[in-house]
Amino acid sequence: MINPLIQKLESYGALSDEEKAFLKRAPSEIRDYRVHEEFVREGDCPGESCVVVEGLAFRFKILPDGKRQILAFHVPGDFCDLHSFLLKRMDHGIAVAGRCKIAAVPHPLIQEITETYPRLTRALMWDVAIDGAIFREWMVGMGRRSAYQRMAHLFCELLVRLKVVGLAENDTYELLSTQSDLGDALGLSTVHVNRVLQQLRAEGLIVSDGKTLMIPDFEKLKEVAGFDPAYLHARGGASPSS
Amino acid sequence: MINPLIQKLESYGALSDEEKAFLKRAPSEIRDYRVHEEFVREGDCPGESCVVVEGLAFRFKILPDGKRQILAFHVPGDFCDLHSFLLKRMDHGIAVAGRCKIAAVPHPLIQEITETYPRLTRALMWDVAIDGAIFREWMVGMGRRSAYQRMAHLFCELLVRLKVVGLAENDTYELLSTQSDLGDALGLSTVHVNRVLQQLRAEGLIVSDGKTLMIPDFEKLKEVAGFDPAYLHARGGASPSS
DNA sequence: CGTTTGATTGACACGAGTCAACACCAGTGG
DNA sequence: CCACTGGTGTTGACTCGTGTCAATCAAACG
Repeated sequence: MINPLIQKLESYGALSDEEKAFLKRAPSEIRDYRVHEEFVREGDCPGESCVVVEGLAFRFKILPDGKRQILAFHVPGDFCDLHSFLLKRMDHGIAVAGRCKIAAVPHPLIQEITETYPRLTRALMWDVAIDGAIFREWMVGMGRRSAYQRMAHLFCELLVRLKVVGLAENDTYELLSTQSDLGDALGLSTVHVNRVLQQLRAEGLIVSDGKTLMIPDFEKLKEVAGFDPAYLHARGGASPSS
Repeated sequence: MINPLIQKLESYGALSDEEKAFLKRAPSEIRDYRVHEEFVREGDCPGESCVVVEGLAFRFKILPDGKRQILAFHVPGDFCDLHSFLLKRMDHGIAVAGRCKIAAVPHPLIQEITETYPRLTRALMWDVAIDGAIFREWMVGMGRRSAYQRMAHLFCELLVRLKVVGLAENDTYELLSTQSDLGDALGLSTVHVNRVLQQLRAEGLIVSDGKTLMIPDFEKLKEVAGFDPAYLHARGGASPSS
């Protein structure tokens, strides 16, 4: 069950066979959601946390005037709302971009993990910490990087994160989000997203047909983005870490 | 010792006398820093976490091209880097804005808390969760709010946070940060910060002489900022004083 | 007192938003 | 099977919020 999660957690440090076995047989319900379905709403007090199994999910907030800001993307293996285990009331919603399978992990089960499997617990805490690090990096981007750099940076980040769970062979991955989603994530208008995308294509930094994204020269993209993969604590960047 | 911390944690829920006593006699060294001194550096692996006792601190990142982004402000009672207890290597620096007193709490002591005082531990985890919520709110601002709204929002946030620790009587508090700091926090140039500040003053939303900030009509400021204090999980939002 | 740091102002440039079409599917239902 | 439809991507013209550059001022400081 939830193989990408195991894969990712193991990239932080080995888990015992027992821990892996526990994760595999953990009774979590897998749900299938349609395009743009919102499966956790702001204000909810969920009794479970969600792991992305397949597809792409994102957390977001809506402003009074209807504007939307996407706070984070979640690829397979990511816990979307592990913190709802702690802070009951959701202060943002979670929705899927494109089709998506989500595993719902009941909070008591997480409780059991924290009481029984210290190494697994540590891996989960690490994951939360990395989630925070991604937030910080996004904030830097929003405040101080141009639209062009920000988008390049996002593509770099997604590549590294998808590689960890084996979903980006040959520097290529499926980009399941819409241009409007990208805009809401990067703080841009859809029109501008489109133009920046074209610029990136024109300069040969990305190749995309709308569904698939290929990065011909990762080093170069990293350079224009000012991307340093250290904050992801994963392999696949330039610098060895973890 | 570290009274503002106790004050804040108690605002989340009562602590036992024993827990308070423990915090009071906890052997934490208090350090005094000068204006703009950086006391935790990116790349450091500190063996302690820092609590602001007096003044204002902030976490920040520097980009390759020298630009700076401030990720968070920390008022008295805030843990700046509780997460360094978990994730050893700092991916950002921490510095003071204006004069500042900082208490250094050794990690082993935090370990002891988690093993001995469940209610206190829970309060600390809450604090971390709220820290995350503040991050999310900032991100919304950076992506989707105008400079004007963002600044108004920041002033609202600081008012509520400072009230919790008793440092904002009569909707007035000391603004210890420089205009350039504000700019780096809000993703603006200092020039623009200055202009927006003047606009806020002109519209009577704030009164400031450079050191002190007074908010004559909090309700009105909240409205233009689109500020909803719920994310801070503190009292003093809609209702006057704490 | 010079020196420095932070606040303020003005002129100008440019990145990004807005508005408004239009093109291009993939579904859907008749 | 094809005409609708709604969502998405693409384009152009125009506007406007912010950044940049460059002075000037004021206050803190050694």
